[in-house]
Amino acid sequence: MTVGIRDVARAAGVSTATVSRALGKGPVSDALREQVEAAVRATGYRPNLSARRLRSQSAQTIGLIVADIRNPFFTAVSRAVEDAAYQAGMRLILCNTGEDAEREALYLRLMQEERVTGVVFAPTRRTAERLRPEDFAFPLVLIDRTGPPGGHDGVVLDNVAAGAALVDHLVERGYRRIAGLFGSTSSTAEERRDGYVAAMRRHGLAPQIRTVPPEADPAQAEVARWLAEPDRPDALILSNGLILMGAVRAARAAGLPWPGGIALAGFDNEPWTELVEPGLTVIEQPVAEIGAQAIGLLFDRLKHPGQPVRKVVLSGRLIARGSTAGR
Amino acid sequence: MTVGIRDVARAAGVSTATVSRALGKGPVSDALREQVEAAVRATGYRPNLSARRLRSQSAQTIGLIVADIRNPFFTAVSRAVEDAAYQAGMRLILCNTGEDAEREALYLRLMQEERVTGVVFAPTRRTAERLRPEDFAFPLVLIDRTGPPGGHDGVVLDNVAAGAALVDHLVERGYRRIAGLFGSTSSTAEERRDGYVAAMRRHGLAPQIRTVPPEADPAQAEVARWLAEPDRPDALILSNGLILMGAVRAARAAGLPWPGGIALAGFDNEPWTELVEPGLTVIEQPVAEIGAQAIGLLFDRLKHPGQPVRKVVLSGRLIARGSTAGR
DNA sequence: AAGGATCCTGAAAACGTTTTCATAGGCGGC
DNA sequence: GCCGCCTATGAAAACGTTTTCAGGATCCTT
Repeated sequence: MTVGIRDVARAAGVSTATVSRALGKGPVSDALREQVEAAVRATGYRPNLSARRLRSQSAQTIGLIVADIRNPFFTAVSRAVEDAAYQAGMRLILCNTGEDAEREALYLRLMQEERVTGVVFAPTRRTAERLRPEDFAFPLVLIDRTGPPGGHDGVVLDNVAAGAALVDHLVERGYRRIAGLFGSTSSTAEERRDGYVAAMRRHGLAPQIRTVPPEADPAQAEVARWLAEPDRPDALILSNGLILMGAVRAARAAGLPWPGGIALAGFDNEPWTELVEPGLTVIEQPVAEIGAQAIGLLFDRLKHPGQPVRKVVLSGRLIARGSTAGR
Repeated sequence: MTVGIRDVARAAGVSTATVSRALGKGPVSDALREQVEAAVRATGYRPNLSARRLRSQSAQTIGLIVADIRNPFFTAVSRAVEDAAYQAGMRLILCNTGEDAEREALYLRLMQEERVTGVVFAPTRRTAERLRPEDFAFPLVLIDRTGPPGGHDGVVLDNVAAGAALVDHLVERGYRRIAGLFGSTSSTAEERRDGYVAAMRRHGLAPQIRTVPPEADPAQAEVARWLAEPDRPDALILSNGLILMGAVRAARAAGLPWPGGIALAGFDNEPWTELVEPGLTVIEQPVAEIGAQAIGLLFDRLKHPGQPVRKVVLSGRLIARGSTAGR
């Protein structure tokens, strides 16, 4: 039926141990190695990874659990993670949770059952809080979102500074009634909100905050409502790319051009933010760097399990475009 | 160390066979089933999937191999595939080839070694041509791209019709110098080009064709060059979303507004195509349907291995926006 | 009441590898 | 020339499950 290592061994006239060693890194004479390789070609042998993993107790696999791969931030990060992982000869399992705590738990359990080498995870706030290192047999690196201090290694943006930077930018351009719409499920959105609030206070301005599920449609609905109110803000800060898109749609629908009708500033420098005339002001996240750092932390942790927990904080970059040109 | 099924068996006072049956679907008395469940909770047992797959010879896993997850078409399709797969209790392995034949071969080999249940694959033209069903122990369903007739099940867009529809639309709006820029790696782009050429001939117009790697940057460069030529076209058809984005950038950079300076029409109804004023005319692909159909074909094939090869052809939908409003 | 059928359970084999352990052979040092 | 060491190889154990096989209990039928 299916050709196994025994068939190769028989074809090569050696033992299965020799075949295994010839294909791996064991010590085998050149003559036998060639015999084995010929036999592999002749039989069309493909090793069974399940058997290999079972016996060697090493999955050579890392798991990546994100909220939604359709969010360009996560697709970009996941490409970086994937590239780094395959570079290191590891396979990748990618999972989407849709910001749902139940599915997060499901996938974490799956990772345990797969006996993965490590996991990179962007948890919801709720899950992040109850994440205990001792529950996992593998290193867990958090990205984008953060957990309680000292829990897991992680790489995040300096969200507080980024939130404040947007406020400073808008104030400098002459806006005063600056409101913020933030995602409801992540610690990231909370931090951006904190930065927004602190900066507003510093400027002696009154923060105005609302919260939505971090998707385009709910954001659009909320912004539409907001813009219809009598004392609507004249500038809006949006806590991620999907919410920003919702806001753009709502502003269009309300017939409010930017920057005159409403100023918009958000997160994630996605390609389209530049194409929407006259361009959207955003904080760009170093997505490739985030992915690469996450894998780096993971491998470091594997090598030095006892090492103290590390958190890498990266800075965003403000890209000023027409949407905040001034009033 | 790590808790196995034997530990659970010992804790529950039963045999490992009973534990296995209690956790699976075997016949076990209610009393023992509860004992086992209690023991599982007490020990924190997690089954080892490698062992399970090895013994049961069933991976319950499907592979998804696409060109680039950053292409929104593929992210949308992959979400649909993932949802359908998990619905059916299957895990998903996602791989990016970057349109590289070598990596395609690598991942196909990986799928064999994983002994996956089935694979959904968007191959490059080159790989599609040499894809032979007898080389694979699992069903292979092609999406977006198609192989030689009779080879594998597949689900594709009616690309010829879609390419022609764009021409018809542009002609109707008064354009005559209609050119086409197509991806160089997929059969899909070829079919769209064929549709374009046929429709142009039908209208008595001369086709103008160029080809680029299906990414934004090469497309932008090519379009920039094209638009700088003396007898530049007055309408451009772009064979996918990334190429369309490159063309948009190039048109912007050249100071050519649409639809006056240059008319643009492309594929993939991505959110941003609506936001780029006055909107881009596109052929919308039924992405969710494509993913769902692919999984459907896969399961059908598993159930009826001898069944004749099926190809599902779905229709695109023309969404006319401002970019082709007429001259 | 006996016989068979049905159901639940445990012992042990099996899945396809890698790894351990033992051995044979070659080689250098005394 | 013998002894010990090192290297390449093979036999067999081990990885953690599921599944087969067989046995014993229970139940129904006659």
